[in-house]
Amino acid sequence: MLDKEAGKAAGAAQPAGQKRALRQPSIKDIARLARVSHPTVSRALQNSPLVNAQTAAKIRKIADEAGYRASAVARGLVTRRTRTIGLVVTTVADPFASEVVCGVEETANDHGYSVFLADSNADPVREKKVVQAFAERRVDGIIVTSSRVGALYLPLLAEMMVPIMLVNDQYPGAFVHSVMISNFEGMRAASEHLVGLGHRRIAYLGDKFGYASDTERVAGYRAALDAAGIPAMPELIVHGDGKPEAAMTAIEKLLTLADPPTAVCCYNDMSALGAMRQIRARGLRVPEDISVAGFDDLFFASYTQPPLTTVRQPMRRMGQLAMENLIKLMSGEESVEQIKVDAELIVRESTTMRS
Amino acid sequence: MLDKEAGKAAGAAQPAGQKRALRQPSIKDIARLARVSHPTVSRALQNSPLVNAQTAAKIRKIADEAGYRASAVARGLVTRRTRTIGLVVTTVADPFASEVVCGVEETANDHGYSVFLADSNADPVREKKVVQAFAERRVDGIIVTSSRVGALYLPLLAEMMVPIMLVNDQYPGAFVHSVMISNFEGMRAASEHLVGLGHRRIAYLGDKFGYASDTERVAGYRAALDAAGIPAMPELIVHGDGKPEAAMTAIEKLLTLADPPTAVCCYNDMSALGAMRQIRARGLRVPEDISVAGFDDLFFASYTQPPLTTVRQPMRRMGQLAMENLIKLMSGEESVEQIKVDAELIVRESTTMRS
DNA sequence: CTCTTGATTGCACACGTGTACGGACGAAGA
DNA sequence: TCTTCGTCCGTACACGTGTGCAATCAAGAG
Repeated sequence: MLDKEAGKAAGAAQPAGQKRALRQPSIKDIARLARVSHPTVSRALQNSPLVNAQTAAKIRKIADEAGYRASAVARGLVTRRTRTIGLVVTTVADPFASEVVCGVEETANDHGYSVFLADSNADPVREKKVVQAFAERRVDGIIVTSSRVGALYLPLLAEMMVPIMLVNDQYPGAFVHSVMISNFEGMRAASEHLVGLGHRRIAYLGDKFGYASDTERVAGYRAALDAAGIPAMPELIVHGDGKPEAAMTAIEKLLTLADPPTAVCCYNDMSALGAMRQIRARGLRVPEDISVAGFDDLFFASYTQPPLTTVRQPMRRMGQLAMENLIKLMSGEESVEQIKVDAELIVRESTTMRS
Repeated sequence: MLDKEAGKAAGAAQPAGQKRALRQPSIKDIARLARVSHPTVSRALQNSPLVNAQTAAKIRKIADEAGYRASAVARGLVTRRTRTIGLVVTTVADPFASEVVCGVEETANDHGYSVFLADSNADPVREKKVVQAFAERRVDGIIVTSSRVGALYLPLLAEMMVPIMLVNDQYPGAFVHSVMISNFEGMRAASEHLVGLGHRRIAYLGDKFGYASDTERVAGYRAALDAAGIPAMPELIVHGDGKPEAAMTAIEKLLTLADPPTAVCCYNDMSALGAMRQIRARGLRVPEDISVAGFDDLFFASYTQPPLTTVRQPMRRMGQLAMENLIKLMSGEESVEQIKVDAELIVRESTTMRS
């Protein structure tokens, strides 16, 4: 026993002698200091009832003084759970995504999970690398935001056999769960609002990628117009890409119409931002000449000039919900397949009565 | 040898029999399939010259068909390097931060690193948890953005003995490296621009937290005024918190002055957003009554009404630089202590000649 | 005083990978 | 034929933690 310990000490001393400072203390170091075995240290730090209270206290004290931090990687190896999730997003630079990320990260941390963040940039090559990285990291679960990527590599994700949670993307697979906003009702409310203001020629500025969310929002827009007895006017539906620049060129088609619309519903706030800019560029005023409504209620919506009427998505809350349910799924509980949160119309000053 | 193999198979079969699908294939599974030892598989997958080319090809084929993904956690345990970094930010919901995150994540992935993201929310308790989590995860390096947190827990970070990179935060410690924007020159350029437009009563709307960046920007502002022979006017310096709301109340103090300023330099674009809103709320016009300049050039700066004159920070590039240099540091190379990138004045329409 | 029981603790594994070391084998040279 | 050398592969560790099981010890019951 003695020579064994000596051997250990020597074995540890050889490499440690030169670079002791470069290695973090291990559970065995603490065990040696406390003159107990390493399993006892392990149990003490887990507050196991199997170890004497005094011994545990002493061990914890020593561990604390030594600045001991248990290695999550070693623990993950033996427990087969890393308490880690992968979060993939087209780009965090998008305000919608960053709010969702915020919500996810917040509740993940509260539950002892760490999150790996990865931008896909909607680039298939990068997406593959990202998924492969998550698989190698042995994440316990995955959350995906921002749509279309889903259809491309969800089969790959399925191989990893971990729960997957989608935010604002509806993918028809049995193994996926999702958090969604009520796109239909939200956009219908915005459209009804415009109808109520007397508008008849109401345009829709959509997203050319044809996300499920865009499809649902157009449907809500149509439903409101139908209910008001306004016939469908195909020339009033144009497409951007969800970003300001494309919205500027898209709305140009509406403005140059012989009989331009008096109001426009935008797929999202970013599109509305571009739309308003282009409207002004043509010497028209918002809302006097054209009313503009957005979708999302990003932080800048109340600071545009005029402040933007929009449909609020509780983005952070959606991130929280996604993470909360992912945690349930990861611990084996069953969870509702699709969580739907309500959209809320926020009326500001970018919409007004038809003049 | 035979019974040993049989023992292995039995040992693996017992738990695997029920839940084989729940376990990802290990290197030993591949070894068994390829009828070689697991070290050979390990070497083959690393393209080691120590293994026969044909054997290696065969092994790689088998591994590929089996959907084998080497466990980064097991590898991290033995190599003592996780190829993982921790990225702490006050909140990703802040557009500045999210751009930096984007740059970091992009180059991290390109170099085989994964990034743990954590929001501190400037909450000390959460910050502690975050740092502890990073320590337990055995990250190879850390990047911190958004200032003041640095001073609070950098000593903790130092304990982990990993390189630390700061973005836009100057902390006087030998062990930290940073990438910064030329705050002084940037704000001086903005101020000179206003002086050049004939303004004499130029205000500064700063950040009450007194970040190093704020201090440097005020100095740049003062320098420009001094150079123009404009005396310092303390009542023209007010403080927000870098966000729109606080900027609204801060600028109110300027607007109610007996002799209000004709131009205002804002600490950042978010402050400028609030400032412009409040200016309009009081019935004044930008830039006719008051010129407004921002700092950062966030994505919305060109979409405000009027488009915002501001000082551009190459945020994404700064994130890239931080990551690139962190990689150098992690591989033992020495790196420049402080990387400084240039700020660039972007003149738009929110500033004009003094009327 | 002996047996039983409960409270603590240590031993021996396992997790999945990387690597130093030695052994087997064939080819080439003496 | 024997030695030598290079190629290729397997054996035996190690990394740091968690956990089933056995061992030890003290105390109480009989």
